[in-house]
Amino acid sequence: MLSRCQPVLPYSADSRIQATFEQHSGNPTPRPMGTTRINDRVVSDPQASPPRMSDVARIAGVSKMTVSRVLAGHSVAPATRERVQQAIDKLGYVADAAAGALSSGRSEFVAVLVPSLASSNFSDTVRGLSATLEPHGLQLLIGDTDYDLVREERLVRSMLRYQPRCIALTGSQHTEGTRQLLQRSRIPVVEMWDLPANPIDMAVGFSNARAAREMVRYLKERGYRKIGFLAGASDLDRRGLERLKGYQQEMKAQGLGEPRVIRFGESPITMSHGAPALDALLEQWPDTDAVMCVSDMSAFGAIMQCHRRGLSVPADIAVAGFGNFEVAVCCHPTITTVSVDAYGIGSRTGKLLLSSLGSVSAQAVPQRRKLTIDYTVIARESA
Amino acid sequence: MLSRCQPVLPYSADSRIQATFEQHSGNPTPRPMGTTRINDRVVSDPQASPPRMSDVARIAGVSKMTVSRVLAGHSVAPATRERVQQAIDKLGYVADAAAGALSSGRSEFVAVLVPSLASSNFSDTVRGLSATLEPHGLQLLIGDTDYDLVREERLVRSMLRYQPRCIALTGSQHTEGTRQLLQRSRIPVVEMWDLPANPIDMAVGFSNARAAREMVRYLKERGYRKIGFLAGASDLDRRGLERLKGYQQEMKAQGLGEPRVIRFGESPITMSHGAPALDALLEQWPDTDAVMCVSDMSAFGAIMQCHRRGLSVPADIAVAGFGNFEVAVCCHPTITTVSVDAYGIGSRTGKLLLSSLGSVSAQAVPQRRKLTIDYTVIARESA
DNA sequence: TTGAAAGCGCTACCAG
DNA sequence: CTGGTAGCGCTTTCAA
Repeated sequence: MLSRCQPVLPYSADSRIQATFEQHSGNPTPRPMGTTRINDRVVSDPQASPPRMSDVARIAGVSKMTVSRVLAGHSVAPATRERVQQAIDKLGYVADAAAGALSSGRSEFVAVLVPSLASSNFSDTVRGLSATLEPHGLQLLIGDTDYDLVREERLVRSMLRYQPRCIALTGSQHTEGTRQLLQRSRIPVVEMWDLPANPIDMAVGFSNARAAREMVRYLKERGYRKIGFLAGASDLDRRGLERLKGYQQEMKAQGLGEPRVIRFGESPITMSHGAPALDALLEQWPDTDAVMCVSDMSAFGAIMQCHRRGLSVPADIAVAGFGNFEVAVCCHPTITTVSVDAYGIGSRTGKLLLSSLGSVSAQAVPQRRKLTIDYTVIARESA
Repeated sequence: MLSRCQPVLPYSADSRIQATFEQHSGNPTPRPMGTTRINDRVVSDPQASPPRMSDVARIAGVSKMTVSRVLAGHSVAPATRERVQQAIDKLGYVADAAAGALSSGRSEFVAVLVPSLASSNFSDTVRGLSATLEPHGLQLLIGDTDYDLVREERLVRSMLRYQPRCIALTGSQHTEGTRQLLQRSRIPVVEMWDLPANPIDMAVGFSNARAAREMVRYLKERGYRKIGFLAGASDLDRRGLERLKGYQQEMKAQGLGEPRVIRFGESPITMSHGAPALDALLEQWPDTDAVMCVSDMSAFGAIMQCHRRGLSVPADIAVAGFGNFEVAVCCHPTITTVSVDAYGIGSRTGKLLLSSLGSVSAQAVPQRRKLTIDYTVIARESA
C-alpha cells in the first residue's frame, strides 16, 4: 500500500496538474517528486511534499515554536515575526489543522445537523451559525439528515470522530443512540427550532404549536370559521406535526368545529404538494373558507391551484402559510404567514455555543438553557 | 419585520465573546481562535476524558493495532474482532479522525465551495456530491462564498488547513490567489457549473451561454420576436452573465433586433427582483412580447407582476426562466425553462473526484478532464 | 522573547 | 493473524 515516505495518494493529481499548468513535460510516474514550481525555491528538501512548519522555521532561522507563536498571534518580536511571515509567504505554507488539533487537544470544528439544506429556513440558520462562528476560526461540519432520525444518529457518530467543540441539532426528537452519543461526548449541544421539554443540553427555538394557534386566532378574527389544515403525510417533520397539533388545539379552544385536516405528501411537504392537498381538502369539505398550511411552500402550491380552479384568494378562500419565505412576499397574492427569524436562530445558537465554550470549567453556569425565539403573524393579502 | 438578534444573553461569558467578535472583525490577518480565553483545560476527572484506543485495547486484551484493524475492517480473527467490538461498545469509543489523518497522512475531507447554500440548485449539487462521497467515508467541508471571490479565496485557504483530499469549486472565475493556493496544494480540483476555457484541473458543467442561446431559438420558433432579458445588476453571478451574453449573441445571430436588457438587483437575482425588473422592461420597451430571465426565481417574480398588472402569461407576454426549480412546475402558469441536472453535477463531480483519488493504481484511467452536463429547454405554459 | 523536549491518538511497517 | 516500534506535524510545558 502506501509508503509513509512517499505519500502518493494525497497528491495523486500532481502529474496531471503539472502537465496542464507547467511548462516542463510531466513526469509519468505517480511519484510527486521532481521540481516544484513554488516560486524560486530550489528543492533542497529531500521531498517535494508540502512545506511543514519546520521548513518555515529553517528558512526564517528560528525554531518551530516561534513559527507556531506567530501563527497563533502570541507575542513575538516584531522583527522575528516579519521574517517568519516572509518565510510563510515564500513557501505558501498552510498549517495542518489536524496536527494542531491533535496536539492541542482541541479542534476547531462545530457540527451542525439540519433536516434539509435545500430548505431556505435551515440554510438561513446555517448561515447565521456560520457568520457567528467563523470570526472565531471555527469551521462548520454540516450534515443533512433528510428528516431521518436514524441517519441523524449515523451523522452524529461520524462527526463526533472529528472531536467537534460543540454540536447543533435541529428539533427535539432524536434516537436513544443519538442522545447517548451526545451525552458521552460531553460537548455542548444545542437543539434548534423547537423548545424541547427535556433538552439534551441547550435549546434555541420556539413553540411551533403555539405559533400555529396564533394563526388560528388570527384567521378567526378575520372572520374565517371553516378552517382547514394541510400537513405532510409522514411523521418525519416533527415541527410540522407540532403546528398541526396547535391548529387542532386552537380549533377546539375557539369552538370552531371539527378540524379539517388533509395529510398529503412525504415530508418535508413542498410546493408541489400544495395543489393536490388543496384539491383533497375541497373535495372533502367544499365549504372551507380558509386553509392553513404547514409551510409557505405548500401554501404557495395551494394558491396556484386556487388560480387554476378559478378561485379567488382570499375572496373565495383564504390561504395562510408558515415561515415567511421569499415566495410569500413575491406571490400574487402575497401570503399571510408566520415569520420566524431563521437566521437569528443560527446566530443565537452560535453565540450560545461560543459562551458555553468559554465556560467549560465553570460549574457555576446553569446547565440548562433555553432561548426563545420570537415569531409574528404577518398579515398579507392571502388571508 | 424580522427581529434582529438581541445581543444580551443571560450569561456572563457573553459580553466577553461579543468583545472578542468585534476585535476580530477588524483584524486584517486571518487568525484562528487567537483570543479564546480558555487558558487552562481543567483536568478534572481522568474518567471524564473520552476513551482512547489504548483503553479499548486494554479491555479487549489486545494491542492497539488490533483495535485499529478492527476499525479499518482489516483481517482479524473473528473471535478477537468480537471481543474488540464489545469493548468498543462498552466504552462508547469513537476513534479520533484527526489523529488517524495525521498518522496515515490522508484525511477524509472533501472541500466544496458554492456561491450560496440557499439556492436550491447549489444545495442539490451539494446533495449529489454528498451522496456520492459519503459511502466512501469522505466528509464534506462545505463553504458558502456568497458570490464573493475574495471570500472564496479566504475559504479555500481555511479549508486547505484540513488537508482535504480534493476540492470542488463553483464556476471558472477565481482570484489569482485561489488558483495559486490550489495549484500548490496539489490536490484534485473540480470546477462545477461551467466549462472553463482554462480549467485549474477538471470541470463538470455546461455552457451557460449556449443554453441561453437555445432558449432564444425556442422563443423565436414559438413566434416571439421582441424578446427581453432580465439579469442581475452586479457582475458577481458569472453564470448569469454568461446567460446574458448568450442571449445577446443569439439575438444578433437570429436578426431579432437590439437586445432589450434590464439589469436590476444584487446577485444572485431572486424572486423579489422579478417584479421591478419586469416593470422596468415594460417601461422602456412596452411592446416586448417575451421575457427571458436569468433564473426561474426572477421569472416567477416577473409572472406574479404580470398578474398584478393584469397581463396574461403567455397571451400578453411570454416569460421563460432558467434552472427548472420547483417553482417552475408549481407556478400558474407553469414556467418554460432550461432544465439542468444540478444533483447530477454534484454526483458526477463526486465520481470524478473519486476516480482521481483512486488513480493511485497507476494504470491511467483515462478520465475526461471536462465533463459536459446536458441541459434541455422544457416547454411549459408560460412561453 | 525564544528554544528543546515531550507527547497528542492513531496507523505504517515489519517482525514474530 | 498479531504486536512492538516509530513517527505523522503540531502545541504544550518548562527552561534559558
